[in-house]
Amino acid sequence: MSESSPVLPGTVADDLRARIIAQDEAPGTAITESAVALRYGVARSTARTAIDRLVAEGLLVRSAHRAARVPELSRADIADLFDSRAVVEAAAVASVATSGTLSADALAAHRALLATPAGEPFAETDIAFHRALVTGQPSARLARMHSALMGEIELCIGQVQAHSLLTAAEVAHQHQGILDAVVAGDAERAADLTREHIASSRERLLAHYDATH
Amino acid sequence: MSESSPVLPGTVADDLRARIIAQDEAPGTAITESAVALRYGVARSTARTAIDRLVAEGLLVRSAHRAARVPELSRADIADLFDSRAVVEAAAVASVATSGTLSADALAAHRALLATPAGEPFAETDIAFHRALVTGQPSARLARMHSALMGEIELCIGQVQAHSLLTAAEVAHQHQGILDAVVAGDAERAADLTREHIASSRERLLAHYDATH
DNA sequence: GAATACGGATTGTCGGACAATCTACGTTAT
DNA sequence: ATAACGTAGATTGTCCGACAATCCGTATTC
Repeated sequence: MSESSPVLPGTVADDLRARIIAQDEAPGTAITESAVALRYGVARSTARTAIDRLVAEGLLVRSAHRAARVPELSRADIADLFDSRAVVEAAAVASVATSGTLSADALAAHRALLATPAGEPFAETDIAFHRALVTGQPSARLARMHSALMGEIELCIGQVQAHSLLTAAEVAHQHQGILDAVVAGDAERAADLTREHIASSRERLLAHYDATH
Repeated sequence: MSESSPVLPGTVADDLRARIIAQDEAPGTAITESAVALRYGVARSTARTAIDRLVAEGLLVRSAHRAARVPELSRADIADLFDSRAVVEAAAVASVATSGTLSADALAAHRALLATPAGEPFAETDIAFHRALVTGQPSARLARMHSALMGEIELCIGQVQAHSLLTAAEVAHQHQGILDAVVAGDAERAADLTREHIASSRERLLAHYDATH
């Protein structure tokens, strides 16, 4: 088993990413290279590359000679994020339906969501389903773009604090519809349902955003 | 006017990118950090940053502890690249048609292409048109994804050595059709024409690839 | 009160150092 | 001969320390 990339900046970036998504770092607070280096016991250059990576993912923003900050996603950002995601994910799901590359992980995530008791948080399971669905599909570039978007999506969900605007059962039901279309090989319907599913998330999040701002 | 990012790695990456796309670095040849540092008179860490950026763009590939190399795009890569681009660009063009954000640069590139004498190379002008079209559109994320794809597209065109599989007039004519739909606000038709336009490029490139491999 | 100058914080780049790891080649054993 | 093994050179991965450039808030000056 060979790692494809440096490991240290990777783990630092992974942990930082988790912290950012979990809102452990409030939006707007400065993430300095030295602070990261100190916290993880690595050199500043190592911390820097980790931060660079997150900046590339959109989870941090930085202007020249300024400390990186967790971005505060605007209403327009949220809308753009979900619209872009719908474009990419609908195409990816259509590709799954056509190529028949439905991943076992996606089915596992779907079952996990079905088994989630009402009231329990399920955002992670929901996202795992979507990620697995797209990962299984053959296009490396669609997968890459989708992965980049999903990071921001998670940040977005965290910032709007919208973890349970829907019940797990409702979300699972929509997923089921997508899966049925995929298994039936109906790419067009699968793509449409995916767009609808994402659009409904979008609307709910925007409504919640409007209500709290 | 404030630069958003470090300038040195940026210029090194820009020059390297140009060299890679121009096939000055043959596919497969190693691009070592020290060689880049030496050539541009910068520290190895700076060269490394530049290389990292190109790796993220897909213009270089690298496995752990190995020198970065210019990737040799496979037939599947070419197909995937154009399919992914069609997904993103069709959505972007539809957005231009809807939002009426047709950029002046796109029109300028279109006129430049119309004015290109038969037999002259026009790949750059063609690409400038597509880039400008998407850049003008409001979604930052669609623009980001498209830009990332276009780098690889340019590499692809260079590798297949397919600079003039079509005449400038033919390409300009297809562009004209897209622009007409955009100006008419017909997002659906603009998207369809964009998909067709990209698909025809794809087929021509693949045919040329098959003929030479 | 506004323009200016200062100073602290942070990034941007440098150079050198050393360990880890990969590949290719040559040596040894079968 | 050939297959397994091991070593050497190349390259990356990470560290450290240093210093210039730049940005920002604050104090100073007019």
